[in-house]
Amino acid sequence: MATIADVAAAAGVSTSTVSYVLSGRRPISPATRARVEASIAELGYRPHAGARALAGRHTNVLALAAPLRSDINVPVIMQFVTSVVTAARSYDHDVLLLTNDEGSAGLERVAGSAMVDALIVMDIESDDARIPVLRRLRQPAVLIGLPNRPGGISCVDLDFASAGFTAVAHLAEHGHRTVGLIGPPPAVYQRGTSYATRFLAGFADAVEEYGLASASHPCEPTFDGALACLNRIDEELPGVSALVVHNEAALSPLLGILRSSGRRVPEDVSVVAICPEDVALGLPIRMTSVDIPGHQLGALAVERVMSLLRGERGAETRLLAPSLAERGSCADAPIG
Amino acid sequence: MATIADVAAAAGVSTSTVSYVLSGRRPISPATRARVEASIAELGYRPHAGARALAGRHTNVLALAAPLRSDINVPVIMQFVTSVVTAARSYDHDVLLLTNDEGSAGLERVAGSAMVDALIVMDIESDDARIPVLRRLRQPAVLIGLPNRPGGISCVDLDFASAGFTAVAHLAEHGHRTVGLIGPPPAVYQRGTSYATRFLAGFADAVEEYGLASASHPCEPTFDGALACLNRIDEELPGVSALVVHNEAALSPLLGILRSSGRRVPEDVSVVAICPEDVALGLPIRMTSVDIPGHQLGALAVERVMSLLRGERGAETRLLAPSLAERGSCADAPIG
DNA sequence: GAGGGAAGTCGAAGCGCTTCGACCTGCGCA
DNA sequence: TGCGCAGGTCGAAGCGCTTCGACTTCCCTC
Repeated sequence: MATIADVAAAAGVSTSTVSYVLSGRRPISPATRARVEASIAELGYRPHAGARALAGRHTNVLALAAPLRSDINVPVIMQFVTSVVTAARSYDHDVLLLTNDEGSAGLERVAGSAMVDALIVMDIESDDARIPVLRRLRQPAVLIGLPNRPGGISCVDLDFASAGFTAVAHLAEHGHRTVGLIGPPPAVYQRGTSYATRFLAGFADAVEEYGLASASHPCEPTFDGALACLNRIDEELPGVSALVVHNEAALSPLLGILRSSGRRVPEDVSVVAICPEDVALGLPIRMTSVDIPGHQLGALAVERVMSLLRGERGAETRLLAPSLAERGSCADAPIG
Repeated sequence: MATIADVAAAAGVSTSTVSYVLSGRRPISPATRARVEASIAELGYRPHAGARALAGRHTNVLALAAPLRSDINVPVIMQFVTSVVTAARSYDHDVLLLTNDEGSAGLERVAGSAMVDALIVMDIESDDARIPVLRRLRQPAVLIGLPNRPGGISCVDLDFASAGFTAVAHLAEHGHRTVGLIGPPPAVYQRGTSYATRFLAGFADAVEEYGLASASHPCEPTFDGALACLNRIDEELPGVSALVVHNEAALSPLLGILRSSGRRVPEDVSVVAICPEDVALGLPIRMTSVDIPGHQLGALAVERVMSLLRGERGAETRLLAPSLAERGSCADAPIG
């Protein structure tokens, strides 16, 4: 492989000149620049990443710690990962993928050995053990999610509390007096993943604010899970006229169950989903939904990382306001 | 951050000795080793990855080029990614994630700049433009998928032709004489992604072998897509008694459609799905399926890479035999 | 016409690691 | 007694890049 010395020799300049052509950190005459660039192209030269990292003290690589369980939430996670990689590339960075299974160890490893310049961590729990670790690393970090005590680390997330509130408010404004919440799988609550709790809190706030009756349950992401969850809600809230579904995988089974039991959406029961837009659009009916803007959040996290890398300080946390898209799965509550 | 020189000083040895303790490439006395290891622990020393890459000529990083579209096939892709990362870690390697959007450029970039030791490429098209590129790289590569002309590059995949055959054979052995195939989305065929074609070929072979009547169509991964596809099959093959579904996303809508049109599975129509096991198990009914062993394939690809890295030559391609799990969604064909 | 500064280039000193050759010691064997 | 050899350790030479200081021109300004 060609080295910078080969390029320098071919162009008849010193290696430092080649380096400055590449980095633009010092003025270079057009003539020299042209010769150097020609040699680079001719030799197919690419700077050695390791050498660069060693001398330049940065790698242009980001670490992304993602929950690579294949069981739940797959589409949202995929959106995050995709958008982080894409956004990172637009800043000329690459992405090293870590699984959350490795926990703190993975973060310490890649940061400690200077493999990455910064870290993005997904699937944050309320009291996430990785936060103290992140804080003592020398690399900047951004969380996708919101722990109880970010302690100086930037966070980026959907405002799930507000999303919960919005969903219920929409239903209440349609005159519904009872609302059931089909929540994420129990495992999500058990891990203390904060978005579930925050959503629930916003949901409860709105229920109180509007003086509604409610029932909420976690839901396994299978047909049987959806069935069981719906049954419990029906039991606790006979004649329930509105449903909020914060569980992508349960969405499709749920609609099947409603249809086959003769309950029409939205005539008999109104439904609001919390899910990525494309999931909502793939459903058998036009589904009113509060978007989980995975693409936007991933890109935002990368932008935040880049500004930290640029040296801008401060741990801004941004919670995106939810936006509810009406698609017709909510109707006015039946009178009486 | 502590360097190897700090560790050496603390342990009262030379840096080369520390290096040999770490690499095990030369004998070290137990006493020295102990002192060095103590210093390492005390200083929290971690070798600098860049320096290592520069001096040692390898990075312990693998590139994984994955199709990060969030639209289709999400669960399978997630399985691949997860298992590649996990397997790589078990060999003390990390994974740099590339999107297929970058195409050959991404591969050339990370290989050319020596960021990675080897590459794993997913979502291979029959005549994939990346193959010649891969061939001229100095790093070993493994394909997850099967192009027409691998040209000396190792491949790993499910034997989709055989999977297609198996599915039809199973149905034929239940006495079915007509079989419809609900295929992947049109985009998959258009890209020339080889698994779709291979599956179709195996399907056709079996149809001929058993003398069946068949109809097959691509299918958009939405409710409407599934409906349209099923309608076309019904039209072309009135009274069709068996369905093969090679489209995860269409599975759940399809079952809903069948149920609400009063067709029972398996009494009125037998169904075989081609999908990962956990997708099959999450369905409303117990679904007989041919497994897409994502986890196994990812791990296999990594093993192959590792053996190439070890210097073993030869471009073995492994097509895993499909395994059909009977779960009761196929019954004997109605008589007459 | 002298002095100052910007533009453009070079040389050399690292960055932190691996590895090669050399060296020293102590042991077994002829 | 002397020699060879294995075990154990060190020093130094890179690996390919960035960056700092220094140097040379050339142009402006006073």
